[in-house]
Amino acid sequence: MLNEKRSHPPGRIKIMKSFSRLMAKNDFHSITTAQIAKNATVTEGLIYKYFKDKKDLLYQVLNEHFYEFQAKIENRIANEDTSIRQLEVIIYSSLESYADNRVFSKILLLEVRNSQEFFKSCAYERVQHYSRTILKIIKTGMANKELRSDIDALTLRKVILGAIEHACLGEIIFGREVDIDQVSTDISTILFNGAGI
Amino acid sequence: MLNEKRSHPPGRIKIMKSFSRLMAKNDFHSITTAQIAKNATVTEGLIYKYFKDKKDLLYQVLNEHFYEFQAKIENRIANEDTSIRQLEVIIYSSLESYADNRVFSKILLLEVRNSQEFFKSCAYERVQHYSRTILKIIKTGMANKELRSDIDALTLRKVILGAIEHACLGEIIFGREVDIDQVSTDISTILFNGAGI
DNA sequence: TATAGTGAGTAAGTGTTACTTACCTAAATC
DNA sequence: GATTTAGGTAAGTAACACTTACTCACTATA
Repeated sequence: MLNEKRSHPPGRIKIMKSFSRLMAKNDFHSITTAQIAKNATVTEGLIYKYFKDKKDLLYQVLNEHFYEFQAKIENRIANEDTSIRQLEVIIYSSLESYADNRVFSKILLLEVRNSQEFFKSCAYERVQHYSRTILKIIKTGMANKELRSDIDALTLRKVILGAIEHACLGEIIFGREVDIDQVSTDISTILFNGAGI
Repeated sequence: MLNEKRSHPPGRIKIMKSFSRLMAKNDFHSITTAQIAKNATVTEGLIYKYFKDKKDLLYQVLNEHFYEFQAKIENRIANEDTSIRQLEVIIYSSLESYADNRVFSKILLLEVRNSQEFFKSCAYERVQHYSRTILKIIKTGMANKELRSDIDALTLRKVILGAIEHACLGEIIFGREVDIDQVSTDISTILFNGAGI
């Protein structure tokens, strides 16, 4: 409790919230440190007390969002018994998270991937964990004969992740609504039954 | 010919080539206009004679690469008769282009999507054209009973594009090789026959 | 109960960066 | 033969990310 307060001083919270608010409307590079500080009612210098640089602020905001995302998904997976159902839950839940949390989606899908630093951040460690969870489910599904084992598990994971991300990318970029139920069942049908006749 | 020379003065070409070289090793934001100019053996001011701003340079370089990409794909599609074969050609050719032209891939998949200006650029018009071509093939395939018509054509397109992009994203980011034949057949198998048993 | 230390926050810089302006020169157009 | 125009330069400038040196308030301890 005391420890919590120590590591989350009011100024730091205000900066992160200010930045999140600005990210909802603008892209990362067009947001200035002056804007962030003004919006948070702190001075610019304080940003650099809590964050190494502007990108570090981006990664830390992503990391917080990712924590919730991950917790929700892992809880839901635990309630399913077949691998295909688990993957369907991942597809549905990912779409839901991306649709409900546009700032998180924008950061993860549009802002962090272009710089190498991200892949050393602890936000990326969470991405890797999430990604490994999917791979484990796929491998179990192949061992169980739920999924065909003549395709590369890593490729199947990429296809699943790519389908999820691209399915709401346009909607995230242009701020449109996503019909999660419809899109997630369509994706599952394509990936597990095939689009061919 | 004269017209060609008019619109492509040596300085302009040097700037674009210099920028492409730099993009191969660095991300967009870490490249400075000073670097671009020095590398192109022109002055910084000349960049702004031919390009509205640094991002406009990015979009124009992408546009040139996209032109070749598009021409190759459309030629190959014309030689196929079934919709599924045409989509398979798109999957294979896209992977091949992404793998062979890392600068093009980096720009398209990692650098342009985060800013709204891109979606008004003429490079984006090419993306739309390519995207519409895929949709037409899907609709024809559904009408032909090659593809199941109980799934949304727009979603199927997103899944195809997402699968292609994500399949080589890690390889593009980390500079690894892509086994195009293996990955493209795996993607086609998943998308048209399904990963389930 | 002084005092030394520490964490939160400020104010005023600084070097770099993307971009601008004014200018030069040579060739094409009138 | 004058003038517009296209390719290119040089020397700026405002704004930006980030730094430095400094308060002030609180707290542990001698």
